[in-house]
Amino acid sequence: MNTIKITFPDGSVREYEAPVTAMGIAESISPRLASEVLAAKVADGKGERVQDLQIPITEDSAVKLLKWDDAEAKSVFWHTSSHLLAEALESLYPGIKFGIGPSIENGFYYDVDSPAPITEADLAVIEAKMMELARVKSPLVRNEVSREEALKTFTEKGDEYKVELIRDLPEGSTITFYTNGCFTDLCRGPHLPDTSHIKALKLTSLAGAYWRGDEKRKMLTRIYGVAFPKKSMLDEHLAMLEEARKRDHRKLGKELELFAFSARVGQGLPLWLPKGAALRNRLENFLREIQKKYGYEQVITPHIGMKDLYVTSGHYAKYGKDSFQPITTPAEDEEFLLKPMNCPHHCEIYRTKPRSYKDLPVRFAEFGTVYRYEMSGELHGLTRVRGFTQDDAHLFVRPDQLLGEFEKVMDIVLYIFKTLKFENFTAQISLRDKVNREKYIGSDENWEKAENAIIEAVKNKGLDAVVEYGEAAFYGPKLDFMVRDAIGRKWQLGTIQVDYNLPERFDLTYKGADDKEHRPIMIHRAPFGSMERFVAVLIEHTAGKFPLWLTPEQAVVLPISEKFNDYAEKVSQLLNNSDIRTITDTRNEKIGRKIRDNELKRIPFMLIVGEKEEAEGVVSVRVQGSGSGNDGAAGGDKGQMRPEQFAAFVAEAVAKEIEPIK
RNA sequence: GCUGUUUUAGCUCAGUGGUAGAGCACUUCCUUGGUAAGGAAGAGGUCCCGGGUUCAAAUCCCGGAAACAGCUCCA
Repeated sequence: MNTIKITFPDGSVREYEAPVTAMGIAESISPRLASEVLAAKVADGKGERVQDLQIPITEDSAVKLLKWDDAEAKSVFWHTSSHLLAEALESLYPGIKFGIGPSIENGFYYDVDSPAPITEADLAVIEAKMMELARVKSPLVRNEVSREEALKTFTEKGDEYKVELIRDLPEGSTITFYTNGCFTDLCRGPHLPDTSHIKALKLTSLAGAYWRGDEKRKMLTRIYGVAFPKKSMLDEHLAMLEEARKRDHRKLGKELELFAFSARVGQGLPLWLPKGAALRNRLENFLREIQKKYGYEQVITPHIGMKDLYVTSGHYAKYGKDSFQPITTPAEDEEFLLKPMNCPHHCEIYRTKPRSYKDLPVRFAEFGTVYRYEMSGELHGLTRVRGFTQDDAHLFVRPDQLLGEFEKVMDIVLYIFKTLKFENFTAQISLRDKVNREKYIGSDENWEKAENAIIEAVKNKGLDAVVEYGEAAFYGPKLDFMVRDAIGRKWQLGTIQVDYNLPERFDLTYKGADDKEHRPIMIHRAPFGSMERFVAVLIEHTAGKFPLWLTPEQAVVLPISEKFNDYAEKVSQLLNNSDIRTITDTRNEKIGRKIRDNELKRIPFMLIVGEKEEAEGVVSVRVQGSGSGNDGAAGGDKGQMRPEQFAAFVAEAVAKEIEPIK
C-alpha cells in the first residue's frame, strides 16, 4: 500500500491509498458528485486520457471528474448509449451483426447488418427495449482479451465485421471487450459505469451507410439516436431541432418566394424569383463595392469553353467523366464544355498581353456562373446545386506579393463575415493528404511553398484555424471558411486558394526587373463561396428575417383608415424625395383584410394606426409589419407624432433596414 | 450514384380498390380600423409520369422522375 497524490483542476491536492478509482475519489468528495460523475480525465506519467470510473489509479495523477456538461462526458455517455442500442437490437433481432457504433457530435449511431429489415416503425419498439434495458442498471464490464480470443469470439458469433476490425488492429495493441447485459462488444471504451444514467433517449433516424465508408462495400443500416440523463433535456433537444427546421432555407425560400426548382428545368438548377434576385443583387453589389476598393477589375467570360481549355487546365482529366458532357456543334470534332469553373477563362485573359512585374498584382473578378454535375443524391436546396454563381476572382501575383495579397483577401472575407454577422464560422486550412498524393498535380516544392504561405498568412492574421489533411483542391491548398446551417451541418462558404499549377499549365509569365520571364502565382478566391450557398446559409442564420429583402419599392406607409389619409399624405410629402411610398388609395377600405394578406405580411411596410387624432395634426402612431423586426423598425406604439416626426421615424427605420451593409 | 422514406388544390396535409377531401390562401358580397377578425357564396385537381392487374386503380404490381434523410462525393 502506498499513498498517491491526486491533483484536481482547481489545483487542490488530496491523498489516497493506491489503488483508488475515479469513482472512489468522487465518493470521497460527495455522494452527489458520485451520482453525477460519468467518466474521468486522468493525466499521469503515461499521458492524458479519458477513462472509466472503475479503472484503478495507481500513481500520482491529475484527475478531472467529468460530468454531463463536459463535452468528453457527453461523448462517453453517447458511446455507452450506442452499446445499449446494440444490446436492444441483439435481443430483438437475433443474429444481427454489428459494424461500428460510435458517439457523434450530437448523439450516437450503430451500423448494423440485420437479418430482418428494420424500418422507421420499429424504432419506437427498439427505444422501448433500450429504456427497459437501461433501467436494469447493467454495469459496463471491461475485459482485456488476447487477439486470438477476440477473433474466436466474433468468428463463432459469425460477425465478419468485428472480425475484420480486430484483424486490422495493430499487432500488440491491447484489445478490450465491454459487456453490458448479454451484449459484448469489441470496444476501446471508455464507458459509463452502468446504463442507468441513460434516462431519456430517442432514435432519430435510419439510413444506409457503407461499411467502412467505402461505396464499393456492403451498405449497412445506420440507426441514429440521442440520449440524455434527464427527460427534460431530451424534450429541450427535440424542441431545438424543431425550431431549427423552421429556419431551413428551403422552407423559408419557398415561403418568402426567393427561389424555386422545377423538375422540367432540371435537378439542382435553381430559379431565382424576383425577391431572391433582389437579395442576391444587393449582396453582389455589396461585394463589388468592396472589391473596387481593393483594386479588383471586373471581367466577364462566356458560359462555355472549348474542351481543350479544360484539358490544358487539367480539369478535364480529373472531372471530365463526371461532368456535364461536351456540347457538340455542326462542325465535326468541335466540342465545348459548360464551364465548371472560371479559372481557365481568367488565365486566358491574363494572356491577352505581355505583363510586367510592375503590373502585378492583377486581380480579375467575375460573378461567374458554373455548372457541375453533382451526383443526384448530393443536391440539397441552394447549398449544393448543379448550376451556381461563384463570386470568383483570380489574383496573379509575384512571389514577393503572395503573402500580402493573401492577407488582403482574408481581410475581405473577414470583413464580409463581420458585416453580415456570421460569427460562428471556423477557418480551416485544407492541405494535401499526408500519404496518398496521387490525386494532386504539381511539384512537391510548389505545394510546400503554397501550404506554407497559407499557414503563415493565417498566423500573421492571428486567425484561429484548424488544419485538415486531404481536404486540399487537386491543384493547391486552401483556406476555407466553414459555417453551419440550421441543424448543424457544416458548409464551406469563403475559400482562398494558392495555386502554382495553372500558371504553369497556361504558361503564364511576366517580365521581371531582370528582363527575364517569371511565373506568377495565382490566388483563387470566393468570399461568399457561391451566391446560392451563401444566401442559403444567410437565410438560416437570420431565420429569413435578414433585412436585405427590403427593397425601397416595398417600403410603404399605409394609413389604417381613411380618417388618416390627410396625415399620411403629409407624411408622404415629407418623404417625397425618398424611395418610400405612401399608399392612400382605395385599399384602405379593405385594410383589415390586407393586413392579413400574405404578401403584406411578408413585405416590410409601415402602417399607421391612430387611436385618435390627439390634437391638430398629431396622431397616436402604432407601427405594424415592419419587416425584419429589428430594433429600429420594430412595430409597436410609438406615441403621439406629428407628420414630420413620423416621416423622420419611417425614413430612419427604413434606412436601417435597407442599408445594413456598408 | 447507393440505402430508405415521400409525392393528392397555391400552401400544410387527411384519405385508401367503387362519384376527390379539410384547414389556410384565392374570388365576390356583407360585417369590421387594434396585431393570425367574423359570416355567406364561389372558384380551384392529368391524386408525379408511363405501363400492368382488375368490371373498376389516386389506392395493388412493375418501371421511371423529383423531393427528403443518411452514406459516398464536392474543381
